[in-house]
Amino acid sequence: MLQYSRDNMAELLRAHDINPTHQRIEIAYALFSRQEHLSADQVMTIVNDRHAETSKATVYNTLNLFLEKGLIREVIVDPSKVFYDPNTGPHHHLYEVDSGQLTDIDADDVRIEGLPALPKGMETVGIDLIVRVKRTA
Amino acid sequence: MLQYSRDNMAELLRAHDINPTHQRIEIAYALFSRQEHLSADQVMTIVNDRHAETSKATVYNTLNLFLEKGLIREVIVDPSKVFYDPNTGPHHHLYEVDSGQLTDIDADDVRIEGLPALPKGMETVGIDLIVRVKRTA
DNA sequence: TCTAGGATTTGGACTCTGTCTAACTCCCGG
DNA sequence: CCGGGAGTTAGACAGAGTCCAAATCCTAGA
Repeated sequence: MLQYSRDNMAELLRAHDINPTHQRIEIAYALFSRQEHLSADQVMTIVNDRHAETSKATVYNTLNLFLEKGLIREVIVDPSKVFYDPNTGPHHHLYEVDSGQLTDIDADDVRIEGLPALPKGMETVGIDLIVRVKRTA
Repeated sequence: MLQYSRDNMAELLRAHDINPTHQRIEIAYALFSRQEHLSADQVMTIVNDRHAETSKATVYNTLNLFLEKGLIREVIVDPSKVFYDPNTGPHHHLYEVDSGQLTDIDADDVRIEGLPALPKGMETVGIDLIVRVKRTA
């Protein structure tokens, strides 16, 4: 997908079993066109900046729907700082504590070894690795 | 420290540059005597169960103070599910999504390799690795 | 022992995210 | 054109955590 358009988004949504409504397309477009980590609040601001008028409830409904369907990923860096990440490929995160800046760490080079076997009847949902950094004093 | 007593706690606090008041001792004792991950709310319940009467504000103040001073560690598994962990040694966490159960993963065997060099003027505050699991369907 | 002052605690109001609900709108198949 | 299910909405609500000004608790010095 070279260029992100609203038409692309509709396809993408359908491919993930999501009925592409106006609001959903706008929200998907907001996330995917910028390849950034956005908070629910930021999504709402962006989507409503043009004219679309999407309610808070819909933003939350939609983000949770996208999560369920595996379209986006949730990054929890702080209670009350949850980001939604359009990049679902394997990668980790670097969190700059003071500024709140969140950047990706490509997972290709990172190896996590020696994790113990899971208890019987359990399966991994996801592995979240967050490196917290700050500016040296 | 073989046995956790309130006297021990006072020492521990002083060793971390914290003025050991009644409330702080009770809160430290709650966390360290059970070696468990507790939420702020659980701490409050435990501390007030005997008689101590400690206010919500104090519980939060104190937990944050302990955090700053490196006495305890914060584990954020979910927005609105923050745990405080008296174990500050190197270890990771296993989070059972459905039950909310949080258990330690000893870090001795776990190796995380290939993390990129930090940007200049940055230092690592901490590395949080959370493995999310669920019961297989 | 008494006292002043800084440190700590407190209740309660407040904020911030996110959820819930019941009504409303949209859109599609017949 | 109509009926009905899916989706959206405003606004009330909930829970976690913060803030603030007042009250309380030490403790060092007189």
